[in-house]
Amino acid sequence: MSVSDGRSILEEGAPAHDFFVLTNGRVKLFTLLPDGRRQITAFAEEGYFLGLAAVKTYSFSAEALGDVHLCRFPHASMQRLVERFPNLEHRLREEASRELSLMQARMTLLGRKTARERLATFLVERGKLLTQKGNTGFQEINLPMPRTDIADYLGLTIETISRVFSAFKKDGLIKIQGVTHVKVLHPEKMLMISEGLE
Amino acid sequence: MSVSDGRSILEEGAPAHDFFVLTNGRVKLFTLLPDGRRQITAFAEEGYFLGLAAVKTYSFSAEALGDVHLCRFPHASMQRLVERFPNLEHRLREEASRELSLMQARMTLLGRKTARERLATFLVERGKLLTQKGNTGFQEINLPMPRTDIADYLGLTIETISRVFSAFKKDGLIKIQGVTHVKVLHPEKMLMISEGLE
DNA sequence: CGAGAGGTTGATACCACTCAACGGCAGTGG
DNA sequence: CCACTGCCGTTGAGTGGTATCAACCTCTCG
Repeated sequence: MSVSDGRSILEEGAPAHDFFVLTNGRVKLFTLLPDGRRQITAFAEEGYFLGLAAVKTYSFSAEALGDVHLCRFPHASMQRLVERFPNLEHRLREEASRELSLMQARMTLLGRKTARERLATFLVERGKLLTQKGNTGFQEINLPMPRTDIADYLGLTIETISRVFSAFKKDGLIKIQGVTHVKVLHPEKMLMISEGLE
Repeated sequence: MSVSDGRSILEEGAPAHDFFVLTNGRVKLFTLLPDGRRQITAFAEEGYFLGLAAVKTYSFSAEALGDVHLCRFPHASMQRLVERFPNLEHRLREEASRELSLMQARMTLLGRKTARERLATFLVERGKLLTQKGNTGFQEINLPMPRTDIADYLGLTIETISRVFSAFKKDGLIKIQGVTHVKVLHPEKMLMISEGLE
């Protein structure tokens, strides 16, 4: 199944018929308030399990960030798969557990961290993704999402994001190499800031 | 297993050996920042599964809110149980999914709602708990936790909690009958406020 | 070259935080 | 029985961090 940039994959409140695995590209998950305020709850990458949190209806919306490929599994066929491969159930639970841990950290970010700490946390998080994938250092960071999305992910506004980036730059902590590319010059210090140790 | 008021049940970062089921009483789950800032991620009631999010180490701490009884299942024994009752694995995943949905709503609260909306959401949430248990209406609400805990749950300070309660009272929306007991006079309106529709 | 979207920067406003004083209540000891 | 003490919650005054509103910049695309 293919979805092109900006198109919706699933919608909050709709009956949860399917389960998805992201095979290629990126997706943002979010919930909306009636007046349009948005909270992005996750950026999903390749391999992400979409629709784990599904109870009867989806509890969030998902939208392609760039072009995306995914595998769709209707719940009925999932049930068949689970019967044939009992281990799958365990795998799904494992994935849900991992997700729960991440969410707890994000709740602390949203409830208790300052703008500076939030953005630092975001950069550190993205840096880890890169090291996992075997890139050289810890510091070349890609930001494939627009500022609006970063803001809605961190519970801030685009202006605040922009200002904090500028402040980091002024402090010699980062180098901005185009809107989507940032180099973290002092990863250890960035980590300190992200934990509120300045 | 019994734990008395205020005592720790498990600690963030400790190796996750056990899984718990809350059989009696209440528990607060939370994470801490190095400087002591705290985010309460959940108040757990009877029947709650504690330690679902466990990966290798616990990703949160848990503390008794009042005296508490729980069943402890070492992971090894859980594994045996899962083998004997294959359905249990499914049940665990279900519980994790439910938890994920709740957390998404809470992220929206922490990232995007005002103090007024947060407290209204909290009251509505607690009101639902009561109706589920078959109490008369929708409005008699019990607050077994101190203001400090409510504040750390909603990402606010105790002073703000106190002020918003006072404002609700002045607006004739609630009646405060002692620190731990609140009567919601206009549940529908409280619901509106909680969703930002004033 | 013009238009529009996305991002940055500046000025100002406002909501929630901080700091401080006060009040009520429970537990303690005289 | 009553002061004393400490904890918890409320209320007030002032501050500050982030939002809001607005102008400007930069890049892309037609």
